[in-house]
Amino acid sequence: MPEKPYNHQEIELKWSGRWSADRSLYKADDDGSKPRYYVLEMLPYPSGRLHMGHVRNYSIGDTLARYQWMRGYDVLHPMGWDAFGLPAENAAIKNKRHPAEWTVSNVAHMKKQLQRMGFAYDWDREVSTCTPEYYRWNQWLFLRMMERGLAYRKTSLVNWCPECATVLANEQVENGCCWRHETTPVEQRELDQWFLRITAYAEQLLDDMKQIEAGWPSMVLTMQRNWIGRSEGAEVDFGLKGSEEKIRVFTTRVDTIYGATCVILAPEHPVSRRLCQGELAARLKAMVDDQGRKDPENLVKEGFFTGHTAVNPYNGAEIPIWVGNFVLWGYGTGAIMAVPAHDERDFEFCTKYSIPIVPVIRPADGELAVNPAEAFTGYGVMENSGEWSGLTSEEGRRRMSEKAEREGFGKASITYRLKDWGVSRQRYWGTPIPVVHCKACGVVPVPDDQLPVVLPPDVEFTGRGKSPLANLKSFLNASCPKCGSAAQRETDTMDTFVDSSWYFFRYVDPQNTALPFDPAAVKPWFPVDQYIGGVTHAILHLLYSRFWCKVMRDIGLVSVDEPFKNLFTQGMVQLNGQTMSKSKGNIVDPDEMVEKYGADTCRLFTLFAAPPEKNMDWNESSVEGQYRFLTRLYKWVTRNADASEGDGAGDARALRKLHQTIRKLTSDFDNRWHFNTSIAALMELMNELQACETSMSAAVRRECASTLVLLLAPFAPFAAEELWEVTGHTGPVFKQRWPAFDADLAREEALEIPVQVNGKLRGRITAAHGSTREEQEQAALGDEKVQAHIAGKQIVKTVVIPGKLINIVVKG
RNA sequence: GCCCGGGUGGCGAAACUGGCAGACGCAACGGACUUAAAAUCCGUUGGCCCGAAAGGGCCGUGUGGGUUCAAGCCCCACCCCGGGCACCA
Repeated sequence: MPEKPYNHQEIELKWSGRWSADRSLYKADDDGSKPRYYVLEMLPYPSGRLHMGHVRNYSIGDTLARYQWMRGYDVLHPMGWDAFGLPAENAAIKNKRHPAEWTVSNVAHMKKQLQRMGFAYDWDREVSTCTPEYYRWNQWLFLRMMERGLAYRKTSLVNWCPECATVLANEQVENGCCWRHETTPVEQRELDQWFLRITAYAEQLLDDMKQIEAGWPSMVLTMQRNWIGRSEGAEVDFGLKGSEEKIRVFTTRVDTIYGATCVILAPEHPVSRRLCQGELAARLKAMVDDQGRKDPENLVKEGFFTGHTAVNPYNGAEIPIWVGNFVLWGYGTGAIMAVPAHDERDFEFCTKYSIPIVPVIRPADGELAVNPAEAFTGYGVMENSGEWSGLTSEEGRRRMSEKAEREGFGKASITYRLKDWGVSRQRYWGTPIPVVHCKACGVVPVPDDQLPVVLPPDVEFTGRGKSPLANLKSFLNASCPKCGSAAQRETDTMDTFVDSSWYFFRYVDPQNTALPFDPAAVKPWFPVDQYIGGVTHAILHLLYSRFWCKVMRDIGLVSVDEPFKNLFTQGMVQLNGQTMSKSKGNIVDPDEMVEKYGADTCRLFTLFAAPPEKNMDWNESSVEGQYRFLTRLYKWVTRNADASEGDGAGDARALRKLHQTIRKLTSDFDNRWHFNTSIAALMELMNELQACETSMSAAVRRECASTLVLLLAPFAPFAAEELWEVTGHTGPVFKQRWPAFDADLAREEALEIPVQVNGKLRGRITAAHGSTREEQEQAALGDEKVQAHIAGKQIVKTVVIPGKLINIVVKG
């Protein structure tokens, strides 16, 4: 057969046409006849265009999915859209385009791009989170959480732009100012908002890491562990002099409490507001609104005395109460006792404001400091601490919190850095929170049979005032489900992280109208065998998904503790060392490359450029190489699929390389996914096959040709499918059996063993398979070049690693 | 500041368990084909040195030390780059 030119346009057009016509092609059988394998890639936000990060993520996932099909698994490989979110609404404000319309057209375009790449998704399972069919289950699940006390309302601060008179998302705050009013400082306003009680699951989220340790990158688990930030200490009530009121502080070092020289409140603390009247009230508001506090790196510690006095419950000492900008309202109790002698931050603060420094802990092998120049933060022995003096810090911590508990002014306590998840958004483009506010009955859940609470289409987007939903009477006005009297709908919508916290369950049963999904249908597919996505989601999305899974388990919907057995985090695609992002304007669009070289080349290139877990700087100068490789391969296979007889002298050599390549690729897939080396191995095979092309027998040529196509199939599906057909085969190539390697055929004819003298390479010997250590050593000693380096010297030692290396150590 | 990654030719990288550093590809250079160019094919390509050549020697994986017959890989100290966390009491 004469060789054919590689026409990627023609080939990719032909096969994408056939593939999209056959909806059953990438369907999971889901009948239990084969072992199942669930490959999941993080669903994209439909920003409008695919970017290289998506291409990389989905190329990795698709390559794995196709490999697992070839290994005989029943593969579930779905795709969907994280379709709610702020950009759609910003577009609506700026361009007067409805978010729904904007989103739908973006989805349509991106779906075409994905199909153009040849990604093998079961599109019948497509999920788009902005459809009522999907978000109704967000609402349903939210109600279940309310029933369990896991969803609750609490007053909380939000960013507020006085110019727009609207709430701003954190990402709409730029340098402390509004994104649309660059000179208007953002203020903090109090609002009643909805929270999910993720902290109730903090211990489980930590404990269950045991179950996934083997399959997740340890870095991600470490990041989550730090994020949860478990910390053991004590809560203690300080009295407020002249009142019955108490101020509760959290400390990990109750053993230092005799050294407390003031109490410092977070500016947001309700007690701060009560104690700061008149002139102080203005100072307090300024501190609350100060956006500089969100940038802890440059925060200068500041505070002021409230004029009030606190009483230490252990020794009755009276100390001043301050407000400090570095005290976090969101952590612990929002109030601290300052022990400047034993805490660096307190030391800095108290030094600045000339508050006394009282050392009460001495190092186990040292003296108590006098006028210390810095805080001593280590554990040690307690001094000047009344009845506790002489105890170690560890013992003091334990016994002092026992006393607090016994006498009712405190307790041992575990605090988490993790906060409850604020899910309220004062936005339109999200899932409406399904409750109604009734004057008589309070907050009333919308009954299940009235779900979904649908987003009304006819709203106005001004970017001003309250949420667009709050301005729409037809949405706002409702009757109370309990008493029937006039009531108002909740106008907050849910954080979009809710949408992405459980979508991977819905894929299994995407059309279900009675439940989020049928537990029995979901069970055999979980946990997900392989989840793949950007390391940028290491904390929020992956933590929320783990939390949501546990809640759904407690509701009885799922039977696993953890949703993802294995996680792979790909590296970022960067340009000149910078993360690609819209704001930097350095997004690279794959279309141009696909147009010029084809999807196969594009896929090979993204996999070849770097190992998948590493960051990859975008530089397409080597893309030509991938195209050349595919061209050479394509020509070779078409030329040799039906070739004339050679003398067979090259058969062994070709088969050896072929089986070595099968072994290499199989091990890359099963162990470490270094597809860059897999593709390099395919190139080496190609080079070898070209070298012995004329000396191969027809049978071996055919075998090499078709096996090569199978090995290529996971990486370059279009070319592989075309070649599979050209070589006279039928059936989709990715449903063929992955080739098995033959260790005998893969073995080199003879061993070539490097010989070193004093650790420097001096020669090589060849040895037969199965030759003994002694034979190899003798051959090495007899080698001419080696002789030249050991002549006249004394052999101290010979190291022989049979079949690998020989090192002769000489001296003199 | 703390916790992770990483640093190897002109470039992307490889070296899988301490055992031949630089596979594979890009770029570059030389050659073949061509009126010419592109494409393609063949060859060279870490640096320095000796040699007419065949060939040979020395150096070389961020820096400095160490362990070892043997170190890109292990240990100690440090420098640089990337990421995460960061007044979390």
